[in-house]
Amino acid sequence: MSDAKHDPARKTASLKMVAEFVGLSSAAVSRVLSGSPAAKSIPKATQERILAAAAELKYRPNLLARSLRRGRSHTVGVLVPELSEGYTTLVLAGLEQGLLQAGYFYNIISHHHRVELIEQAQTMMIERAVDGFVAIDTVLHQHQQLPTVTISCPDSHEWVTSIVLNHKRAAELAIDYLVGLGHRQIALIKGQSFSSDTEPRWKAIEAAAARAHVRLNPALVAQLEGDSPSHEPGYFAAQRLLASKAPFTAIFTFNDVSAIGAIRALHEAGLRVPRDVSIVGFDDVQSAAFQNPPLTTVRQPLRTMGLLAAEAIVRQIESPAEKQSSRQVMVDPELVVRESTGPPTAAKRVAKA
Amino acid sequence: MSDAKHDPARKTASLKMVAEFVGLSSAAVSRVLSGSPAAKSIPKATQERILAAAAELKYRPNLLARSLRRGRSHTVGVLVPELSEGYTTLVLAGLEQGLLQAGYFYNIISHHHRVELIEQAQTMMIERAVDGFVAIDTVLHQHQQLPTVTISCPDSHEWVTSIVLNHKRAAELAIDYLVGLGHRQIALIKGQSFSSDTEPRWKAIEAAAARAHVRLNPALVAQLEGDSPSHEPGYFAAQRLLASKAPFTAIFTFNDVSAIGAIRALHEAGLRVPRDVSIVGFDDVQSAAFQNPPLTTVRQPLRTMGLLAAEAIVRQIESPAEKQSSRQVMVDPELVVRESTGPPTAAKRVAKA
DNA sequence: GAAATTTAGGCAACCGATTGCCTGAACCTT
DNA sequence: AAGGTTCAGGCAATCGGTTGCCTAAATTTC
Repeated sequence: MSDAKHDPARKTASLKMVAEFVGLSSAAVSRVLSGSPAAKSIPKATQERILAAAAELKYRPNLLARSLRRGRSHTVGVLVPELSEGYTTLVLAGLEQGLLQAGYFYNIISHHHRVELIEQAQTMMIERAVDGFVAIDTVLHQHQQLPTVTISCPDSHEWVTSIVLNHKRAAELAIDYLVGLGHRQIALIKGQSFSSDTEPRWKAIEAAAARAHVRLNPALVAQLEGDSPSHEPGYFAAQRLLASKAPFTAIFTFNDVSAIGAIRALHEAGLRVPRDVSIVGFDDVQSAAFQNPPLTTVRQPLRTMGLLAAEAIVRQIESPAEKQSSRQVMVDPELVVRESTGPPTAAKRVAKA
Repeated sequence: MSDAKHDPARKTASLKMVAEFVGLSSAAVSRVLSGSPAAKSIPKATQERILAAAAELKYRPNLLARSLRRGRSHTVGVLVPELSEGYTTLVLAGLEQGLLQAGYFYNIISHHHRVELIEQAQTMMIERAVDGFVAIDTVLHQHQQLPTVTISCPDSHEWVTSIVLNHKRAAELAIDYLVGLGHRQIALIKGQSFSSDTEPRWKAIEAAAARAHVRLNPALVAQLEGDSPSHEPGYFAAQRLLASKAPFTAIFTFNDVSAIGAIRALHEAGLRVPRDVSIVGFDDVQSAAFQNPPLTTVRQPLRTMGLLAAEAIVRQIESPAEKQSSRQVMVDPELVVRESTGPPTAAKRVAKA
């Protein structure tokens, strides 16, 4: 029947305060409250007394102190290019869900693809004693000896698990679909050079085109430029395609965001989608289905990839070097056909007014 | 001249190791490396010896230990409804920039507007010893005695600074603009009831409408439903508006994402934007300018709001109860006219086919 | 009834840094 | 030459938990 009002303005009760309150050592209290196996030698009654006291004093363990002692912070550092619409957001949502479920926190730092910021971010996270890293579309140079999981990153080092998309299949889905519709003059918008998916995807597209017996016209390849995560790079890339005067009936873009930018450029040039030009995007971000026209796109299971990364990093952290199996987890894309694609209309190709 | 290879597999050097290395006490080393004022009694030569040793051993301070001792973690907890396209992302980008610049880390937890998750998140963050909270579009129930800054949240408690939009002005911008174009039958899509901007915005709209002598027809008010952060709620809300059969020539939506959903619903009903119906969105998210048609919208300076929040929380943390001025920071909206609006066309109002 | 075990919980070191206080030595002052 | 300062840096407590080892009483085993 202890008095309920103790220091109302108190920050939080510490373990020691609980210990004094029940008249036991902090060791005993710690063992009970942190569910240590050593607590089994403490009788139920005492345990309940401790629990009650903790509740009464509103005890909250100081996780900094615990982490310091245990050498495990239950925190992972997440490296992303930026917080922007589209790709990152969805992956992060999955990652967050998975991590919180497993009792982990995370720190995000976005580095805008700048090498020095990436290194600085890694350093800061190490100082903060993260238990591991998750890198999303990020080129890791300086490698720490910490568990690491990458999503869509190139050249996995050792002790890293990488979650990657089946690029081969993704390219085939899009190319075969466009070819099946009758397209032969397919323009391509490549990713920025710093984006780690750019190269593998490009190789896969070349292979898929060869397999489908379509020639890729170098004049019909535009690359996204600039590090803006917005729609502008796609917009400008499409303008360059139009300026090249080479005829095309479809564009396969690096991602949905640039597809949307490209559509805008086409519209401004007086071309209609899909009547004059078909567009296939990539990712299937949330807004893809609500574009006008709704975007046909190659879906990456972004949320799932985030979840898989969470599982992988937790597994890696918690089983020290156990069977380091599954170095690479490959996920499959899916073609989502909406209304931005259709058969090519005759030979028409309106030059830019 | 010392040997450069020390324990290559070592995690990181600790202060003590540096101290042993240079043959000094860890106290002295700490003072020098953490830039303590007490370091001034240590001669330059010694300081340099210490610095060199730290560099050689690649010493990185353990910030957990430092935080524990100093009672300041240089971390703020960020509460958001979810990581989704649109609103949150932009605010977070600004917030991140501001926080990192000031040397702070942040932990994000998204709570999907679920009360128990909000409380749980606050508790977890307190356990992790955050120095303060930033809440974005979040209703804080359980208030901690920690510095807090809210963005677009209702009912500021004490010791919280709130960053809010000038709703009055925002409503007037949109309503006056639509009325100026000749619109009289303006439909409205209200925010979800759990969204903290919904009420103030709605009041402001009512006031602006009254001021402009337009009657708001209750049949022309639809509310977003469901907690999906995607475009669907707007899509369905627009469908309900159409189903009501009440004629309207414009819609003013709660945010851009729902505006995009609404446009889709209108298109499916055979209506053109802006020929048949004008749409004004809200927020000016990244993709707004690239919609088809590009969205006329009331811009919130989201990135700036994030930056302001960062500054405010840092100030609050670092100046304990100093002049707690500026309880509320109001930012101004701006009307961005693009192509989703135009004058109403005669009396035409096509019923849903 | 003695030895072995279990029960109940305390002691104190430790995680890695920070910091108030202290001590000798050197240097200055008058 | 005695006393006062400054210099250079060490001691040890502390932040809040955790945990290996230990002890003393109670209980069980033989």
